[in-house]
Amino acid sequence: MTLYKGDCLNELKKIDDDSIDLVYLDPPFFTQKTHKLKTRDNGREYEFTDTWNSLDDYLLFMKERLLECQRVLKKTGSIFLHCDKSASHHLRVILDQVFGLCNFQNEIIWSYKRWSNSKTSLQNAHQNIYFYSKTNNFKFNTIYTDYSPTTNIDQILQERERDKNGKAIYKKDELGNIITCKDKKGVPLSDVWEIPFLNPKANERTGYPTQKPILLLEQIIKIATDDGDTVLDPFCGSGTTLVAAKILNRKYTGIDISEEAIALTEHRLENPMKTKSDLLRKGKADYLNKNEYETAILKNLDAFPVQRNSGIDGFLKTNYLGKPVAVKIQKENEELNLAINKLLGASRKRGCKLSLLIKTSRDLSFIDFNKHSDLIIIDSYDLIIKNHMETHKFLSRTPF
Amino acid sequence: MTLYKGDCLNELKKIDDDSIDLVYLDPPFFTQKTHKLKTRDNGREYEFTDTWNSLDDYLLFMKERLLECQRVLKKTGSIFLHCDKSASHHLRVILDQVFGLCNFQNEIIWSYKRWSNSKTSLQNAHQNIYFYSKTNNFKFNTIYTDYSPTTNIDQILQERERDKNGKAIYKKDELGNIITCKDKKGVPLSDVWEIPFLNPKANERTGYPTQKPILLLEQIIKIATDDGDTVLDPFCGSGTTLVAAKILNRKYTGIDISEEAIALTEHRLENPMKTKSDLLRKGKADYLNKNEYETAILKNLDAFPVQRNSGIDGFLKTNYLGKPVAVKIQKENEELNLAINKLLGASRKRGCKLSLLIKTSRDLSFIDFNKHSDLIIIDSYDLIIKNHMETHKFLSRTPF
DNA sequence: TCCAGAGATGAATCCACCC
DNA sequence: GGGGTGGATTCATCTCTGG
Repeated sequence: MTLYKGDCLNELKKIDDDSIDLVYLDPPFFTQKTHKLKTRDNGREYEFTDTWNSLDDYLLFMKERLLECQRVLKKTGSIFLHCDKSASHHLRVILDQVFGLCNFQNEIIWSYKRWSNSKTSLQNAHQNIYFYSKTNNFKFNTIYTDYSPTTNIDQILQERERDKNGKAIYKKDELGNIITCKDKKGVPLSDVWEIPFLNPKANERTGYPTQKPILLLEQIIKIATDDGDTVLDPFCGSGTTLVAAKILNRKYTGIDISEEAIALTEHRLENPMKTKSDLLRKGKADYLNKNEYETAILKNLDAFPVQRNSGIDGFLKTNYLGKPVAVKIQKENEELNLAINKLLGASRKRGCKLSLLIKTSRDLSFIDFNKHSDLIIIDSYDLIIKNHMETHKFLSRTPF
Repeated sequence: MTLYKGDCLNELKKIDDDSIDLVYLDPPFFTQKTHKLKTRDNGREYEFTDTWNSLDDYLLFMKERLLECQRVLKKTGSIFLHCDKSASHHLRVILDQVFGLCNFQNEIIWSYKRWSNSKTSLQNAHQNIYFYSKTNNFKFNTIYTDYSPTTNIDQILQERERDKNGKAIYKKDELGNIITCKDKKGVPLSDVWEIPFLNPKANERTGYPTQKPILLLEQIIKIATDDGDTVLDPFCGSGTTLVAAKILNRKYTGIDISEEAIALTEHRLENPMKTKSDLLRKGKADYLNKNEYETAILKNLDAFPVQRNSGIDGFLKTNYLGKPVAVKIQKENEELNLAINKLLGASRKRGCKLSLLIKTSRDLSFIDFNKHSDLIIIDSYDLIIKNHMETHKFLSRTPF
């Protein structure tokens, strides 16, 4: 519950040996840039500089401070160092020196999707977090996650043993019945964390650059500490770590060299605001309103799926006469004429010069094609097959 | 198309300077363990050792070999070094030395889901691939992926401009209509790749430890090379890189110190087999080559694919008159009549009472349907669209 | 040759509007 | 009014252009 304003090298010296359960730090990444950001109401601009004379300067700066972090940690404590590709390899070499190779626990990958841009290499969509403990007897709470939807839950619930060749097989009783095992809590958390990046529109945003999502910090704090333990962030910035610690009922200490950052952190702690990420709450699957059948058709057409429009299911990847080509798949029990009207209505709003309707059901409505030169109706493969089979069955039942 | 047996340090010396477009290497990771694995029939055990006297020994070993890799690369070439957390930081320091910091392009995270029981730390679910180019003028093919389901695609298709306050707004014409923009190809691939770990039961599995999925290698090869370029793998192991190169029509060279690995690679190259786990079949992969186009059609028909039959590509999951229904997709440059004959020949041998041919190209051959009451010919979706677009273009060019 | 400024971009939230 | 729909908004890069 303490905030220190100052260089953490000096401020850390005020903290006792063996007194902290978790250090999380999000230092400058060695990007060689100045990071600036305005609050969304343009009321105020925050910035910090991350430019250095040399890599060695930066590494020396980091090593001095990591040594202090090591000192203040309890024997059961651990440290999570957040960085990115700019200097992650050098930082890990230093961590090996300060904490010892044997205390390296994990390289955590925080992966996210983000607004993108063109680039002649791959889009960056992850940052690295190095997890070291102070000793080999460290506090670790396993977090369980849900089974992935592709896992066969029945299989997980079966007990296993090894056959004479040492291969794992499912255990069976004398009668050959499967033996199910005790209750399972889910899958232990892995070292790749897919957590949404703080969206530019999120209310959680403070206007401080490089702000991290509270959800990320909550996960780290849950892993390494229990209720009432102490969390330290020597580069606290906008104070996300401390807000997460407060929400989770941990004690917290923050240090930052910038007066503005300290003021912002104090303000946030009075008024912790956490974005309820719909994406995370509902899961990605909830946004996918296409079933497997529709997805397969769109894939086959080389079309993008559209998830948020009732008249259009997708767009072809190639334009026609300079305009996108809308695709709609007739829904089960949807009348053909209704489907056409919906599609054409939505297409016209988008200025499409061609639309495709995939017809999936027999429907003998009269369609005036002269009215719709900008529409192609295609019978789905399975409709053609179904029609053929039924015609044929009918014929073979009829005596000639 | 060459395989060398021997230490790659020596074998690389036989390769000319500036002659290779892509080096992928998956060297020992410095795990300090011996890796063993049996083939699925328990018939044979492959192993290799990854134990070293010291880290420095290992790093010297790697540096000597990376220098040779650098030498053989073309000016437009690049290298992908696959490793894991054991020594990734040290390897990247060496890569910085050999290729130069300015030629670092990406840290690719290959993430996968795995069974786990880890109690004292997070389950490892990723490996690292470092992507360096030889110069700053390197070959790079952007791969496009689908938009996120949370993205509103009809919005993405609108052009934008800035208003007098510098705010981005959607562009409209004089009548207030939306202006849509040029073709969109999708979202450029990011540096986090979720590709399923080779399932222990996958057909693709050879029994060689540390075998990588072909899909991973295909992606790397597509990014860094074009048709006919040369791919080199100095630690080729079971030969996955070379198999992927062969499937994608690239030239390839492999080196391995183990006679068994070379023999296995030769065998796999004669018989390139590619399996997709269910996860990928559900549509996370990009559909680019012919093979994948066919997979999409079969999936669309709810048919399962068959391998190695020139007359039949798959069978419907539902029978017709008690007999299976054979499916064939007309190949590129395959004449329609020839395709029909192949399909009917193979179908009759299996006693099918109905066969489907998916027609993918314009072909005006005369077909006597009275002769073939057991055959349905279906125009592929893209053929219908192509026909329509071309007819229309023709019409609009013709003066009335 | 290098720097500044403008333009393009898409994820995911916010929020106005509509029944 | 409140739940759902879909348009509006914002940011962090990267590329391109002009001086």
